[in-house]
Amino acid sequence: MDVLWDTEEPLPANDLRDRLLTPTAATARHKPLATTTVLTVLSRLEAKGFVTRDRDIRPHRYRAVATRAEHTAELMHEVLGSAPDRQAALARFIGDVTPQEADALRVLLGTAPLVRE
Amino acid sequence: MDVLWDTEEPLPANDLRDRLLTPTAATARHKPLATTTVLTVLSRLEAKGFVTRDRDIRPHRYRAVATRAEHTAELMHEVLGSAPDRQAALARFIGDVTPQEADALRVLLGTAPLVRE
DNA sequence: TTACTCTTCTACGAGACGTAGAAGAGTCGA
DNA sequence: TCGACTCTTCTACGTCTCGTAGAAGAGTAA
Repeated sequence: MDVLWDTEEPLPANDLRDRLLTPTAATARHKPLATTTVLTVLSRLEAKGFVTRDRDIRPHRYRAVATRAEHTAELMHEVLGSAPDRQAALARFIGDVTPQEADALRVLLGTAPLVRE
Repeated sequence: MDVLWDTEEPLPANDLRDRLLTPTAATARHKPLATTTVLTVLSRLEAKGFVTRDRDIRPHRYRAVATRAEHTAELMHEVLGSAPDRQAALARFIGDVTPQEADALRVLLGTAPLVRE
C-alpha cells in the first residue's frame, strides 16, 4: 500500500497517481488508479500519521512524514518491542544478517570490522 | 493473537485454553474462551505455519514451530527485507537501540564466527 | 452401543484495505 | 460575476483477516 508512497518529496495527488504508472522500480503499475482512490489512500495514511499535507497550497502537497528507511526502522523496533525478551530476539536477528550487513553493523557500532579473507 | 501461543511446549488445546486464564505475565485473560475458539485459532495458525500438531495422539498436541525469539527475528527480517535500501534501514534501526542493546550487539558481532561460507 | 470428549465446519460481526463514484469547494479566465 | 474545470471530501462496496463460538461429526473408553 504505502510502497507507493516512498517516492519522497511533497507532491500533489495527481502527480503521485501518475508516478504510480511509471515503472520506477517495484512501484510499477498495471492499471491506472482513479485519482480519488489515491486521495482516499492518502487520507487514510494521513490519519495514521504516515503522511502530511500542506493544505495552504491549493492542490494540496503530500509528503511522507518519515523516509522509507526511518519507517522500516520504526517497524522493526515495533516488532522487537513486542517480544518479551528483546535481547534474545535481537540475538537471533543479527544471527541471520548477511556477512556484509554484519560488517556494516560493526562499523555503525564502532567495532572494528573483522577482516575476512 | 498468537501472543497466547508463546507458552511453548506441546499442549492439547484444552490445556492451552486453561492457560489463557492463568495470569502468566501479559498472557492474562479476563473472560474464558470457548474451546472451539482456541481450536479455530490454532487451525489458522497451523495453516500459516506458525504451529504444528501431532495428529497421532488423540487429544492432538499443539506446539509452536518457532520460539518467540525466532519468530520475532523472522518478522524483523521480513520487515527489513521489504525495504529497498536494507543498509539504510539497518543504520536507522541500530541508531535507535538502547545503549545496553548496542553493547550486546557488539558482543554478538565480535564473537559471532563469520563462517557462513 | 452408549456416553462423553475432541475436532472440524460453518458463520457472524468488526475493522482494514483497495477501489472508486457523486457531490461539494476552490480557482481562474472571460 | 459566471461558467468551466480541477481538487477534495463523503460515502460505499467487495474482500480479507481476526476474534469468537455453535452445531455436528469423529474417536474412544466402558
